[in-house]
Amino acid sequence: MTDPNIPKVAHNAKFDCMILERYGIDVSPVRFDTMIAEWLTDPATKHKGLKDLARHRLGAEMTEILDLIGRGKAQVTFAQVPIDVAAPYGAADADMTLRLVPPLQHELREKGLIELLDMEMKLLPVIADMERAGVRIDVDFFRHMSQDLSVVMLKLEQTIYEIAGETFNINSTQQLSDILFKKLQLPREGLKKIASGHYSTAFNVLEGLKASDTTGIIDAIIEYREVGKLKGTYVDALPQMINPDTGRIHTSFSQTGAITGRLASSNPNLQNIPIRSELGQQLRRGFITEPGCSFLSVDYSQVELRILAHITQDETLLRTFREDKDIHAATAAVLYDIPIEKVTKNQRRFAKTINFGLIYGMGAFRLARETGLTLGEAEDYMAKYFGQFPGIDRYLEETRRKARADGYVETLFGRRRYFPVFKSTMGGSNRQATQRAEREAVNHPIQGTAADIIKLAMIRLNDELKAHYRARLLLQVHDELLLEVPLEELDEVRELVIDVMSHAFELDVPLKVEAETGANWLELKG
DNA sequence: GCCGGTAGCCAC
DNA sequence: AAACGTGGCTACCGGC
Repeated sequence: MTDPNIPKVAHNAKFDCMILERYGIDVSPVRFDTMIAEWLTDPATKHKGLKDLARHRLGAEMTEILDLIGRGKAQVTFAQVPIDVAAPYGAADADMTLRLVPPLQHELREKGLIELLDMEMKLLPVIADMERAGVRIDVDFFRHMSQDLSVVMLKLEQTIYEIAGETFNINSTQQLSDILFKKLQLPREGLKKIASGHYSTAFNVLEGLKASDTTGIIDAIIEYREVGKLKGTYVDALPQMINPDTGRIHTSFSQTGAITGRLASSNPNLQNIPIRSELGQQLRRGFITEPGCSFLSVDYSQVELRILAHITQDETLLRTFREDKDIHAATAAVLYDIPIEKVTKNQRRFAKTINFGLIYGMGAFRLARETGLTLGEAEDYMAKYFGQFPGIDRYLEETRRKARADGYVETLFGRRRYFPVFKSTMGGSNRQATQRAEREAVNHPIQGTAADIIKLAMIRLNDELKAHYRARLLLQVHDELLLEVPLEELDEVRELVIDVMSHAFELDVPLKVEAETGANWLELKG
């Protein structure tokens, strides 16, 4: 719905004004609003880029600063913005926010969300502490890894160019698609073209091409992608993010970044540091502690499935967790009607796919594709699954119904997610959109409750840590807390974290946590 | 050169 | 790629 003629900054301002108007806040008397109105009506808004516009509106004093930014020499800080520009803007911003308090508080009270707000308010300083603490990385390690990966990339490039018979930009999906499907004539039956008109070169497609590829170019491209991703996104990028004052990397956590109530991490995102692939794991060696300290990583075991058990009250699920059984093996046992100790690895893997898939609202179509079953077989297994876990079936049905009827669903803590799509004038005629909304609806209470629980744990934990220890929280990765702990505190703090996390909130099943320690983020041992 | 969309891919 | 949810980052690329 964005107007392409209005720069993003003006959009944000316009959105702010809309919110204020919705709550009956009169924005007319302050210069903030005047300024935004001017920006929106200024003919320059339609024709200039953001920085030109800022120059135009804010005058010559900003030009020098903006030039510095443009050359990568500076970031805007309040100290650099002329006081007569910053003061009215900041004052109006604060004034508007203050005036929003009564109507927002009223709304929260009506919806029973004051306690949730209190939790978020208490979490804020915890997040601030984590951001201030930052994470240490081994710069030499990253530099060496970068050099090693450069060599690998160069070799892969040569291999790919030789097979292709020409040089091209491997990172361009357009060019790569032309090489694979036009020049090398790899089979394209059943492959879908993507929006930009060429054939997709995504991993799944490349994997499917392996069988018909006698040249080895597919393997080389897959490896080139993996190495390139790692190098570009992490190995080369992270050392540049080190704060010269602290020598550490300080991420930003957004408390409102994820619609389910999860945190989001950015600049850099430290919630998606690789761990699954062999090469990705090596990267984690580069995350280190101060001398005399250790990492302590504590994560919730199967927290979303435990929450599912609690919410659905499904007898089988409840019993499995109360008896501390392996949930995926137990699921397989039920699914195949065999004793749990007879479950094979493949049967367990299959059950795991279903268990995780259902949290996200997976259907038989996807299950078939993931597991190689026919659609009919996948449907049979889904039916068997829901037959064996009737509580889950009821939950999915009831949650979809609630989303339609009430227009929202909520977590155990009352955190809501709204689904305006069910209210739209389209009247549910948009099948794809409503089905997506249904999947989002069944996922929200589970993912959101997990987010709520770990937030509670973080608040309690940080209070204890600040009162009694030098150990500090560094990162939250959705179901994991990473701490940096002086060695002499390690045993005590480990017990504290385990205790706080596992008792953060009482469910009808135990909250199990697993603690590991180590000198880097890879070699963590229980 | 900036901006935003797209493709692809990293995590939980 | 996809009828599996929540995010963020990089590279490319076309528009201005």
